[in-house]
Amino acid sequence: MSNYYVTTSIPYVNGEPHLGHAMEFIMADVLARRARQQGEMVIFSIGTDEHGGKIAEKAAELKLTPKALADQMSARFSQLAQSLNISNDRFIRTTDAGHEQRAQLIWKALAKNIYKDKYVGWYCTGDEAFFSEAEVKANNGVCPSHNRPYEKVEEENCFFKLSAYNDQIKKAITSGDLLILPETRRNEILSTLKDGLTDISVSRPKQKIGWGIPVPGDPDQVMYVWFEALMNYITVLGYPEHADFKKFWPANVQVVGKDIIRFHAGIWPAMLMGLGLALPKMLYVHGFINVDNKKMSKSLGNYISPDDVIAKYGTDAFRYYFLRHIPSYNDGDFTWETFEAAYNNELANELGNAVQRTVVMAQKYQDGVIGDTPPPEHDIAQYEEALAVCHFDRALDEVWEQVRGLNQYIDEEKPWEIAKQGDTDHLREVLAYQVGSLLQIADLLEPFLPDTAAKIKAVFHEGLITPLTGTLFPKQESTATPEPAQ
RNA sequence: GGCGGCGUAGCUCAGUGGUUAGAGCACAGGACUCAUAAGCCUGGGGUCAGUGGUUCAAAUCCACUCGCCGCUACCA
Repeated sequence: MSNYYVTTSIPYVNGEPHLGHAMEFIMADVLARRARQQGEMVIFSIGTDEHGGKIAEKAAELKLTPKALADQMSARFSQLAQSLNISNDRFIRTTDAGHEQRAQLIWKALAKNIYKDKYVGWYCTGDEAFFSEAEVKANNGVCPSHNRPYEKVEEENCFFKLSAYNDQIKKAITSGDLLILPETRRNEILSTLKDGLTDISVSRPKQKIGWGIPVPGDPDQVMYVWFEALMNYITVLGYPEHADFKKFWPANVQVVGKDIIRFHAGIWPAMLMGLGLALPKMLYVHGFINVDNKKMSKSLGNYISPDDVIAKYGTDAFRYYFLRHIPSYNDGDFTWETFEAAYNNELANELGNAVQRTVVMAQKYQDGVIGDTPPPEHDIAQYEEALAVCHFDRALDEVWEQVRGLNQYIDEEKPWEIAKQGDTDHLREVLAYQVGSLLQIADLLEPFLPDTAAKIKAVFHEGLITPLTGTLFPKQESTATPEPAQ
């Protein structure tokens, strides 16, 4: 039995949870549940990133303290995790006292890599990031994504010697010590490493941005929010002294979105190297979710909240769609039409109905008694290979091969005819095979659709049918506009 | 501008040199009836972006062209 540590990135609490956050939670949850199923000791951590000028600013607008706003928003993410049935063991907030204290320890441990310098540059609070002179000029001094002027910043900042680690990071990625998936993301980061990383500002003057963790020994500075947020992956384990940290670091997989790959494949590894710690074994980078093939946004009017979908179709259907129908290695698209098609065809008709017809036949022909079921016989190598590289979509394709296979088996064997012929031994054999097959499917489904897997297992528990109340996935009426009557 | 990726059936995609190019969805037809009017079977449908080349053989390798996307740098 070994230890397994998986993390998501921690969402910044300046906005509501959206489909992308939900998908990231779910993907990491599959990895965590699979590892537990394999008997590993697992820590699965999620959380929220809560400091920085943007939060302070927004809180002021709402006449709240930054902490009050962060409390509210953090709770929203926590609720989302609950409604998605996420099995996280930890939920770290960067405003937790433990994180704040440990972040300061990390800072001190990195002190030899940090120096103070005067910084002149352009800053956008919307991005919490600096921009080059050229870029500012190109945009006529206004940040296009936030429609606000860049602030000219001239101040003393602490700098982290990121440049010193460029070659070491490149080597770690090239050698596969830090495996980045998918490969196109790996290539992307390698190409930026070719150009060389520059040192980064990792603090802000306290008088300008008060909402942050104080820099130890420098009362005028607070830590730059990104720098401090990355530390959550080890503070949550109790860096440096806690047994969990010693047992579970380095992480097996860190799940992040493609927009923050540079932080996780550049700055974060450098920080770890500066601390003398191992790098995570794998960085899995997922894509973005569009809605109706367009970027989702409230202004475009195509905003869909995870709650809308869960409310109508349930948690497992939500998980299913985002794991199978959003490509694991690419951007994906959400439309109600494709969601409904996946729900009705695959979950209700193929899987749900396979369970239902098996249950009904067992009741009708054998009074609900199944008896011993044959052990699993399907090869799951492809499923395992897919999961090992976070190809959630393909892993589910493999499961559905078995679901289809089962339906074909039933149609070939025609248990209803066997029943008419009165061949009770053969009938018992066929139905037991169906049940055995469904139980294996339930096993494979457990990391993806935990609730559904549990229901299937409960129905056939101990070789006796305990029918569900209702069906696994009741057929849903389409939300599409019906054709007008002729 | 540099680097990288993509362009295959109406749609989403698999297929990286070797028989008539595949899957799912959608569409059409058929046989059945245990089941959530579900499931199963069969079928139509492709100049594999284009042009040229390498090869006994190219969706697959090379060059160029067109179109789309990502990362990154820059011109005043």
